[in-house]
Amino acid sequence: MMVAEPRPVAVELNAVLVALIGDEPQVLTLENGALLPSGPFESDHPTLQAGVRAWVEHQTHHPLGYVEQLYTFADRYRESTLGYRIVSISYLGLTRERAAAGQHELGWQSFYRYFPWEDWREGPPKILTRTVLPRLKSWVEAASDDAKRRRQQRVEGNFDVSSWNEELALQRYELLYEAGLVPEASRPRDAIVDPVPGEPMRYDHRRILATGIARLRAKIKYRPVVFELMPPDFTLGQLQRAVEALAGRLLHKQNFRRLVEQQWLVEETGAMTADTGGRPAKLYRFRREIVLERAVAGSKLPLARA
Amino acid sequence: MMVAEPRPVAVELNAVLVALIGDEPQVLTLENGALLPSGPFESDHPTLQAGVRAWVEHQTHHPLGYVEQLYTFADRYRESTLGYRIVSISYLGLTRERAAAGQHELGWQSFYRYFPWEDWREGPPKILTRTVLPRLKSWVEAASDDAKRRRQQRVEGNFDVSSWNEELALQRYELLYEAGLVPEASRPRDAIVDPVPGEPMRYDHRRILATGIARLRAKIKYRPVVFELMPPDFTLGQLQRAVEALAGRLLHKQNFRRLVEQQWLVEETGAMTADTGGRPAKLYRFRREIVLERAVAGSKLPLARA
DNA sequence: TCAAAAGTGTTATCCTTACACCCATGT
DNA sequence: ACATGGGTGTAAGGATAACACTTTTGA
Repeated sequence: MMVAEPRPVAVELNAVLVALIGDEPQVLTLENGALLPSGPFESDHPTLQAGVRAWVEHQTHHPLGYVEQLYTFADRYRESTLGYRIVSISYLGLTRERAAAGQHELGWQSFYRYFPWEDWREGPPKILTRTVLPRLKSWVEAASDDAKRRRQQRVEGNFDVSSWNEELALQRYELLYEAGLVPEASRPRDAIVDPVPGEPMRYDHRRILATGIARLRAKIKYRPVVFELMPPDFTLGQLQRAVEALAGRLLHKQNFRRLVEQQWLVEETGAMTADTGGRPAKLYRFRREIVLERAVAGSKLPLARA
Repeated sequence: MMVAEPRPVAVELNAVLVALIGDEPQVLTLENGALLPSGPFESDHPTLQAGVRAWVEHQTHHPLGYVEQLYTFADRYRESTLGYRIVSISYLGLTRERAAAGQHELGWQSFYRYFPWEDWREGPPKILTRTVLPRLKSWVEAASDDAKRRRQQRVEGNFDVSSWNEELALQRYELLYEAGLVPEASRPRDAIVDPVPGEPMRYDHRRILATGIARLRAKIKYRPVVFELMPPDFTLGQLQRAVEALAGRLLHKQNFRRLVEQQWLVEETGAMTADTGGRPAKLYRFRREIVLERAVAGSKLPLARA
């Protein structure tokens, strides 16, 4: 046991910074979409979270509503010639405003540029059924016996078109990686002749992005995080489209509304908007109080008599 | 952006290693329970997970069934005189066997030695109602206006006796920390005259432990991780007591059994055991297949027509 | 014979799912 | 008038919560 001596390890911070722009879920990137914003962990940051907040807000000039740690990766650059190891701590950040672009070649990119098979808002993506699934099938067939059965089960469990689970975005990417169907899986970069559609990123940034998307998709189900991405006032239709954008799935209108109402997540502002294309809609605002009121979480354990 | 130069940062690994010993959930500790096992992150470990696995298995001589990353902390030792920062990456590990004790002063300690207010298996803990809650109440009263209301709401949300939520173990500890009711909250160590009951740990190890417990309590509800802590064959009663030990709550027998059955989590071995104290019980084993079959997770989103 | 735990059966309730319809605006 | 989205009511089904009771052993 005990505190380690300083080692040749560099610690870097990564951010998956998300915003909704025109019903599209977008992520802030650099270098024409090839990288997530990253920065060194400065020793003078009081906490990790503060570090992330500081440099993201500095770069984008917008306050970060919500920040949560995603994961720490260190199994990268294994064959680095630099002689030291990089530990990268990744964060998910949600922001309400469009960040000032231009600086440092910042730019917003849709989630689904990187993961086209994850957008089911217009039904099962053709890319999935026509390209991804057949490729995975070949990968399954290429193995034999036990390995084949295991591959089969993993594909079925994660890519089942008849019971699609949007939360498994990370696992699906990892499976494609293992199957050698994404460019990042090979080194040198060009070894994969014909990857599956979907823009790659450098290093493991696409994996980090997948981690963020999966986490966000899981979280919207039991925590009111969508509101971090919404303007102060919004219609229920906008709210629904926001959730649909993140989940990559269409929702049932009436049931969605009942859910939102009965959980007391929102309250009417009294105002209306006519920018709907149809009947004018009531405007609502998020009830911030409930975050404190209900620490919440759904118990699935069959408790004994109270 | 870009890769950081090496900085004076040390990376250490922490493990919350859990086993069930005689219906008590226990954690592996050093130094008479004051520390969690920790080790430096060796640059030659291929991955972080492999690093944890390697040194835990080396120290305990038992295979680690399940390992998952918990959290990365870096806001510690802020005033360290050593001149460098420590980033510690913590892991949760589940093991089926009792680790070989003796070496390095390893020892198992019950969760509830550190968090006595978390064990509701015999009803609301007296420590909670007689000591913790009154102290929190004083803390609430000590503030005024807005601050008071916020404190009030946080206490109610996390410590509500009438709707106890076992998953909030971490938040409760953090609240006690903020309220200055645990010794770790002060430096020098002796500044808190009369802390709430519950054994402290050095550094922030108790917080890490709370993180592990909270994660485990959340996870048993939607992933079959309990089985990592069970012997290969077990009775349904044993299984129930295992979940009860982790959750710190009593469960409803019949409903628990139905849940286990209808999810196809277990299968009969055909054998019986008479070590029950009553009627002999059927032995079951975990159906490992289902982990692959169902990538699972409960959708709470009201999806539109399939 | 009695305590202790295993094991079975059934009902009430709530939440989720699904269906079908009306309303108010812009073009 | 009609297309477009906003907004409402209600019934069916399934999962959960809660009830009470029988069975088989060891002491």
